[in-house]
Amino acid sequence: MAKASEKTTLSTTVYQKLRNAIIQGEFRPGAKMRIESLADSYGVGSNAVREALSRLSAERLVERYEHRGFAVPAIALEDWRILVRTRCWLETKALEEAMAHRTESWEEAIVLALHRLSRFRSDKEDERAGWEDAHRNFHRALLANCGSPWLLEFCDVLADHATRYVFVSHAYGNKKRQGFSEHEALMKAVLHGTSSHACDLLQSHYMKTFESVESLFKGGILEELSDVSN
Amino acid sequence: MAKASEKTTLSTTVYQKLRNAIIQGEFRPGAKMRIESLADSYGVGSNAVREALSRLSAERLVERYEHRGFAVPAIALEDWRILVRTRCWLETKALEEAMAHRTESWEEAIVLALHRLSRFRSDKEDERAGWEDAHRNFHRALLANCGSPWLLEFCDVLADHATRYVFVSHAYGNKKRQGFSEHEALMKAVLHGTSSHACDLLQSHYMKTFESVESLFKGGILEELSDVSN
DNA sequence: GTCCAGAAGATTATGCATATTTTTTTCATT
DNA sequence: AATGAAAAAAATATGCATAATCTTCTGGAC
Repeated sequence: MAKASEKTTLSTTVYQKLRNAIIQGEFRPGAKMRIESLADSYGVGSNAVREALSRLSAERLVERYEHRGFAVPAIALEDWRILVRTRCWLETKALEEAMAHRTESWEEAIVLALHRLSRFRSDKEDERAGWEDAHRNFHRALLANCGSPWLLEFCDVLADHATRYVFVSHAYGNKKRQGFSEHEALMKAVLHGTSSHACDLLQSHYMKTFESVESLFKGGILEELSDVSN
Repeated sequence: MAKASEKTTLSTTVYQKLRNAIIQGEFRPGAKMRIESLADSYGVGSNAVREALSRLSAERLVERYEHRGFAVPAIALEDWRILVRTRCWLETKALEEAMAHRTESWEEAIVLALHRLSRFRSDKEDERAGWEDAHRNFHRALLANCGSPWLLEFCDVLADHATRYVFVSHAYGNKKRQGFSEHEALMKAVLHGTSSHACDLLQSHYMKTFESVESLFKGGILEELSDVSN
């Protein structure tokens, strides 16, 4: 009976659904997002969709074209490179700060997040969504007490975009590696090692993800989704 | 006859106007933003306003309360501290990168931006808006070729919020110092000095701004605008 | 016959007036 | 004072009218 809409507004619901759908690669990069058809498929008025798209455009999860509506952002190898690079910069800084101000509850949250991550296998199709969620939470936990909500949010935005790249490339054949041991090593370094070592591990972790998507670009599989097409 | 609306959409126009107004402290922090009255005063429909507010809420320039509308964010000393700290982190990184990949056109743009800044005096009321603009452009020019549009955008968001704090405190009596020589020294360090020296100058530049606003909080002048009131 | 310019038509975004919830205020009752 | 129902205000949602853009079609020049 009790619907979620008790508290949230229609446009927020649409916003969340669209957001997830985009991040999980359910829309083809570059595709046009027609307001009417979205409104139909979600069973809401066009205004709610417009508002949701407006919000998403502010986080660059959709592109806005004046008088011409909205579109899913295209993907491109160069953008992916810059995205990962920026992410490394910001998360490295955040991790340094977090480690410099460690607290017990922060450490405990990391241990817990890793444990929860261990319940899923990223290579099983039916556990993938759960794994992705737990994975995200683990990385968030590492940075959680960096002392700046701003920095956390920026990292979150970048992570969202990175997740989209991974999902899209996955949809086009990239089998994700099972990276549990990597995360375990990362946690140990964060809890017991030096800050610079932990940051190195974090960076190389992201570089592996970078390369696995990069190889798909080089293989030409993602080419059709690049900027030119739409 | 040729209006600006030839190209842009109504909601974008409202978005820009609201954005400027908020940043320049024309709305009292914590104040409620009634959609109807905004629509009236801008002479547009409520839809345009709603869409504009939605976009602004994504960059945290307005706060969104489900079913209860929007409000200007409150200000608080602790938030100001974290804002400046985060800004130092990000701009420092951006400046390092920019200096590591210096180009002639980048250097020229900085020289030009400083020259333009020199035309205004921040302590003259009628030049203040122009100064603020030129000042912003100068700092942007320093970071411009850091190699990451993401990082630039994040720095921009933080700068917008910082500007609001400065404007608000200015409206409540803080006489802005005339910082031209500071900027000149900064430019010289960026063009000819080491990266770490330039970053030091940048940081202390921001710290001075931090302290000048901080003193107003300590003096209690901004207290009424803090979180509690609304 | 091919190519391009321009106009009619279709499609889509935008803006507005109106209706529906939801929240907030008011005010009588306990 | 505290509670709660009714009224007022405000935010949210919808549907329609308008304006802009995109497509398709036509006709002429080469």
